[in-house]
Amino acid sequence: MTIAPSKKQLTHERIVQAAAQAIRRGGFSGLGVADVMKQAGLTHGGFYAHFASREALICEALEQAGRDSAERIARHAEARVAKGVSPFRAFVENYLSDAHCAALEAGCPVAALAADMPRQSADVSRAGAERVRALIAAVQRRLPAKAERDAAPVIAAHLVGALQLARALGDGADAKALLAATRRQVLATYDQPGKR
Amino acid sequence: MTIAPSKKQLTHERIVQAAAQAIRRGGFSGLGVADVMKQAGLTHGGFYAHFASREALICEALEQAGRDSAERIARHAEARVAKGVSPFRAFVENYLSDAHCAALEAGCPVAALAADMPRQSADVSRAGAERVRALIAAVQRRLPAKAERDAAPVIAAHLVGALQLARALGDGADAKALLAATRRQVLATYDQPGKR
DNA sequence: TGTACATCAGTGAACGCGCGTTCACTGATGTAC
DNA sequence: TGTACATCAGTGAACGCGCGTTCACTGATGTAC
Repeated sequence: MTIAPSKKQLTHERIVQAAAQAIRRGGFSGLGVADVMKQAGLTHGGFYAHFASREALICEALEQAGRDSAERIARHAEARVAKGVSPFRAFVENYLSDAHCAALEAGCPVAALAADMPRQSADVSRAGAERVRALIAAVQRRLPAKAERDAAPVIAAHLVGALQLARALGDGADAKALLAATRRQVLATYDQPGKR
Repeated sequence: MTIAPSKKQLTHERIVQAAAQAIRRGGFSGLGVADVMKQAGLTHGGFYAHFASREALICEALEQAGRDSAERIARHAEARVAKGVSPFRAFVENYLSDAHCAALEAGCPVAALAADMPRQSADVSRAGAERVRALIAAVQRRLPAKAERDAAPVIAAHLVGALQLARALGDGADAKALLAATRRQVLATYDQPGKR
């Protein structure tokens, strides 16, 4: 029952999709209007028929990136859950995987952009905060029932921090060790409490 | 026995100090040569008598910011340690304090800049990775002896992630709750293991 | 001690490039009759 | 069914601003004699 999107809507979505990748790859300041339009197969002049400003695009791109990443993780986790792994474990192992660490432009926008969010304009900051809350909610949804009330934000912070430090360390052994150790720590504490 | 620095050296340090603040406040892309020079009480033209390029300044600024932040935390923690608080607890409580969260431009450069580090030029990325390693070492130094081998990077990731998410959430109750809950979690796990 | 000169940190104007934004125009699509 | 016209998504040239970088110059400091 979804209404067939118009050609313009399809173009719009193509631009947002290109921007959602670009912003994670290059950061807020790395997103260029002309670049994104080119990536979407268009020329830069048409941009303002779709968006009021570069900032408006960034807001939509953040949302799109959040949806992308959430779906991607959910899809990867599904198979593991089917095999009897807990949803929480599947989520954490995916989020802290070497693949997610390497896939910056397709990964979690919070991990890619968090530090710069409070530096953006009010609208963009708000869109960023929304992504943070969505990530916390995604953790919350998978959290074992027995977990403490305020565990979800604490875990989200750990996931984001680990991914960022791993990326900042480069793709050496230190980075992979950090991810592995964080996986172990988080799962030991929340997925099998007591077992460390 | 320190040699008196020349007037030029003092100016150089003043510029680096201004840059160390500016880069944490505005991010890598927010650091402007003219702004920094003005902040240091100079005009922009003289910049290249002190630095080969904007990037060279950024590398020095990262180092300076790291030193600043480490000293600041050490200074604040000292008093608490004198009262019998463990060095680890004093460090964590300071790092995850509301004050540190609010003091972006005087705080930890890793928390302020981590996500953008891998997007910078090779030299700047390297300087960034160095700051990450320094932070991990600072945690390691305070870690109770009985802690696991690879705990320091895991804890550093948690500290950085919590500060970033708190800042991205804005200065509401959610942010403070996240910091408080992360303090509790980290300290319960590493400072008084078993006690949760 | 005093004078002339060299050095050099810092000035301020100018250059050039990247990039967000604007705008007159085009050409395809679809509706009215 | 066919023709004329209106609509509008997209084009590409141009504008203007910010900013890193360059460069000829200045004026203070300090050294040589």
